[in-house]
Amino acid sequence: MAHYLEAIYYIRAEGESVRSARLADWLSVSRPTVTAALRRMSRDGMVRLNRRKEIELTGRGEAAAASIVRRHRIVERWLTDAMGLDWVTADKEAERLEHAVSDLVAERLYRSLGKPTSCPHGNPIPGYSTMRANELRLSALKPGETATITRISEVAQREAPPLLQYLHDRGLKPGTRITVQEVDEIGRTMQLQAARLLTLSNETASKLSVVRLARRRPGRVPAPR
Amino acid sequence: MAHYLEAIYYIRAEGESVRSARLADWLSVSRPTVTAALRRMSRDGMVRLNRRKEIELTGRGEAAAASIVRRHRIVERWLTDAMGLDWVTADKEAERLEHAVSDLVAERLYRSLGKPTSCPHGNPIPGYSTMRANELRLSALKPGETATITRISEVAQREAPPLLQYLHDRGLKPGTRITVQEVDEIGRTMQLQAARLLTLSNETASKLSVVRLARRRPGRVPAPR
DNA sequence: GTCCACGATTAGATAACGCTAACACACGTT
DNA sequence: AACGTGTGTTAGCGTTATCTAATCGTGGAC
Repeated sequence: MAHYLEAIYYIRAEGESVRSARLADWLSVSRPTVTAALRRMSRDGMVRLNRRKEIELTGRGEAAAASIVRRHRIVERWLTDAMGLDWVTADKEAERLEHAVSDLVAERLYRSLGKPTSCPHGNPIPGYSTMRANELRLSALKPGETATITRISEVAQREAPPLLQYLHDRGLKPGTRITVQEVDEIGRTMQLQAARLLTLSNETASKLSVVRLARRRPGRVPAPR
Repeated sequence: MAHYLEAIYYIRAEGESVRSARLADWLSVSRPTVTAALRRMSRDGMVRLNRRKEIELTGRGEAAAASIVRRHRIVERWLTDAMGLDWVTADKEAERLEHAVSDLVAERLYRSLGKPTSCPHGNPIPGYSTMRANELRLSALKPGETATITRISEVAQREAPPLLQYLHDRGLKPGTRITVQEVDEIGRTMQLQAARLLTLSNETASKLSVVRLARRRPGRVPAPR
């Protein structure tokens, strides 16, 4: 059941309408299985279906989902920062650990890691941090614009684990500064300058969120504070 | 299934014959449930029953059981030493975590904790350390004998969680030196000198393992090496 | 030698999860 | 208006894991 709550949380965070079929895709499970799970979950007061059959979290469901996601992201941070695991392995391990780590242990872990503000991919930790307001998709940038990568969509982690590796290999992680060189509307790719010059498909670029950097104004230093 | 393997491992470590009914007691589960679980486990080649219906671990079962116990004890060490949890809470949390922590993560954890030689209660970590050869039960000591506590039986943790608290409160943990003052054969208690003067029931004392200390010989310092 | 008690098993349920096959529905295009 | 694509539900199964109630078997006590 925790898996379902987690998936609902992620799908909703992507801004999509949470429907049964979408859940089945996300969890790689058949649709009847989702129907049955939803029945149990609504019996237990975790979710509710609106007229349009969209899935909504109740108060309890919301809290439970946030707790799971929080635990997942804290554990992920721990696995990469303290245990030295790579992104892909950390995500796989966190998938299991998130269900076994209590809120108490997660809290201790969170503190011992120095209260990080996000998971290794830049996603906020529910209850401790929130999404940046001025984020936009990397794919929405225009040539010449410079930005800092803030996070990698949770979709990448579920639908295309190898993509995580791909991004990591290219140094495309939260904090990396990139400048868009060229946008190819026909081929649906964009070229950008990071540590190296890279070409990303539009699809891949849409999985990355960024904040635009103000254009440098020569002779003017940003005021402190 | 992991629960069963773990329990078999512990019961065997206590030197008792591992039987279906004993497992049911240990796991607080009905006997038919154990029968069914054993059928599945022997189908999967993890255990085998001898003519006397005693349960034996196969090679694979042995490895799986050792892995679980190892993970449990490493996690317990982590929870007490790094996360600051008390014994009782740590044991409860470890019960869940042992099934979610992979051997890889356990290994990393083990190293980051400085390769501890035992769990917080003094029990050896399978694969990394073994039991001391000259251990005996505290209850076997005679008046005047001095010894160091080496470990607290796993039985205490399963059958009487409050006992862990009790022992911890009295400073009775691995490394503590105690001297037996008096043994009351009738009342089945013993009095011993630790940080304070304590009286333990024989039953409780049998849950503690110790190594006898050589009697001090005045004017003679133990040779190095 | 008989019998009883306890250990183990069978029988029959329930609940959570998961599957496939088949049907029902509903919206948007032709 | 008919159709088709995609969404959701029913029906019917299988597995793990648990339970209670009842039965089977065996070894030790008397």
